[in-house]
Formats: sequence, C-alpha cells, structure tokens
Amino acid sequence: MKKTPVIAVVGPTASGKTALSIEIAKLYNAEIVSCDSMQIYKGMDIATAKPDKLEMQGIAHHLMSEVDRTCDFSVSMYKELAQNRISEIISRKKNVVIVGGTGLYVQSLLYNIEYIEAPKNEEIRKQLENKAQELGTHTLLDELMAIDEQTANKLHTNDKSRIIRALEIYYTSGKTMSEQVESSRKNPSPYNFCIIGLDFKDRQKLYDRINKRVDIMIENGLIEETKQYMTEEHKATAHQAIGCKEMSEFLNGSATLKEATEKLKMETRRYAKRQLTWFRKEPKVNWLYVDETDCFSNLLKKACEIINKSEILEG
RNA sequence: GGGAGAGUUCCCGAGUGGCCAAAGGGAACAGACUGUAAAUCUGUCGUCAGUGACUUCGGUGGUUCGAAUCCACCCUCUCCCA
Repeated sequence: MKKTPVIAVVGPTASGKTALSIEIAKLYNAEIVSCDSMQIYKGMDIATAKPDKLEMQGIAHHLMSEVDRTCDFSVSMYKELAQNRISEIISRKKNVVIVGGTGLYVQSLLYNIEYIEAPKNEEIRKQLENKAQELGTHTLLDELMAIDEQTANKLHTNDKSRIIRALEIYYTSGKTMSEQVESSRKNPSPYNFCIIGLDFKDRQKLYDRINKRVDIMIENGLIEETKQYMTEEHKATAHQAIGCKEMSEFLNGSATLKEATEKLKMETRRYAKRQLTWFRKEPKVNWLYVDETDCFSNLLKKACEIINKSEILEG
C-alpha cells in the first residue's frame, strides 16, 4: 500500500513556521493543515497568531478556527479530524503541508497513534481528585502501581494529572495505560513524511522575536480581543491560551498593562522552550537554523532541498 | 541639617555568632510528555574539583576559636521632620 506524502513544518512559536509553510505550499501545490492546539479554536486570532487572508495568499488552511471555544477538544479528536482532512485533500490531487507547534498533536498524527475508547470521565476524576486531596497523591501512585507497574514507575509522585489519567483509562476501559500505549502504535503510519524544524542557534534571537511579536499583538488589539472571551463561563481548554490569561489580569485590574505584557512575553518564551524540548527528541526532524540563514528566500531554498532530497513526492 | 530604616547569591526574599554556599519563590538551562498539551510534571541552579577545597551576603577595618549575623567608620538608597 502506497503511503501518503506529507510535508511537516514544526518549531517553536514565532520561529516563522507560518510564512515558510505558505511558500512551501505554493511551490508544491499543497494545502495547509494546522497542527496547533489553540489555532484550531474559533476566535483568539491575535493571541494565537493566525495568519490573515492576505498572508495566506490563497492557500487553503485547514483545522484552523474550526472548533468552538467551549468544546472539550482532545488529541484523539484532532488526530481523527486531521487524518480525514488529509485524505480529502489528497483525493483532490493536492499535496499536504502540516504546520504546527503542538508536539503531541504532530506525533499523534504522523505516527498514527490509536486512542482506545477511554474519554474523560468527570465522575472518576472527581473521586480520584478527592482521594489525592485527603490521602495524598502518593496513594494514587500506589493504586496505579498495583494495576500498571510499568506506567507507575515512569510517573513522578507529583504528576497528579498523569496518574489520574492512567487510573481513569483503566477504570473506564479495563485496559491499562501501558497496554493502551502499546496498542496505540500497532498500526503503521499511513504517511511518508518529511519534517522540517525551525530553530535558532542563538536562543536570544528567538526570544527577541517573541518579545517583538507580543508588542505587535497588543498594538493589533489583543486587549479588545481578550475582552470578548472574559465573559465566557465555560473553562475549556481554549481559555488556557497564552495571551488571554495574561491580558485578563490586566482587564480585571490585578496587573498593570506593563506587568501583563511582560508576563505574556515571558510565558511565551517559556512555551517556546518547551516546544523545542519536544521537537528535539524527535529524531526525524531536519533542523534549519533561521539565524544562520541570511534571508527568507534562502531558508525556503534550504527547506525545498530537504523536501526534494527526501523523495516523498514523486515527479 | 535632624530622625527612622534598608543594602544578601541573576531577580524577589528569609536568615541576626557556628548545624550557611546561605530557606522559599521567580527567572534561566536541561528533561519528561498517548484524551487539559499555549496545559502539566521533573532535575540543575557560586566556582572548581566530584563525600573536599575555594570565593560570596554594600565597602574597609575590628571583636571572636569562629561573622551574612556583633562593633567602628565610610558609601548608596528609602522614608519622616526641617
């Protein structure tokens, strides 16, 4: 069975993924599939740095602004949606460029991670949460140790949310987390992919770009944008977006604009750091250092060389 | 000019004679990550060597077996009265 070719562009926030991916899409007759846990929501356009119509240059962008902010979205849903969307694009004889900074989503999609039927169960979570509260999280880890030693050994006592999730999987599905992880990789990936990663030799250069971009976001109306979401009651994932949180503090008076802005910059930098940690462990990434490339057209050229050399696309 | 107080490791901040290279927090760096993932969790964090040594707590000198901690003078800052 022939695998579907997929070009992927990954990297930390503000590294230039969007611009590069659009140019790649133009050159390879492709459409873009976003792999970003926040851009997938409707709204929050400024905070999540979505490209506008002009920047998109007519290139179709998928899985961007498609999900309601009050929705309890998840990786498994993303993977499902993305695979279907890719098939649909391919059926129209177009190529696919996936672009994103959410490591977990990229991994799930490219490696075809299968998720069993074990969705979030508030009842069980609440019980476990209470137990942790009363008897300590180590009690939950002990509980997990008896059920799934392999997973328990990998988790730290303080890693409450992962311990709870591992127990939740077992109590809802009857399968242990380690069984789930093993079966999740049973099916081979339907993709033949080439990953391009953007990074900076000098970390400070990336941080400078982040700081600058935050200032631009504020100029472009981040505060006004945040106001629209402040009244929303539903505390869904979307509300975890960096930008909304910090600007809310300014809007409710608990921080000055300067404080909120500085915090927003800092949180974004820290986020970029975590993204790099994730992508650096992915062995198949072909890294391009933005600050070692004198201009954008050369960056694009290098990216194309990598894609061509990978021979995932024929002709 | 008079009075009160403060200066601690990148930052905030505890420590008021030995158990102090100095609590705690933050940042930074590194790592983890399978249904919250822009989230969450972990490790390192004066220097060098690796169970020890060396240099640090505004400066200089002193007391003491021993000081970030006590004394003297000096410098800087904040506040109050003029």
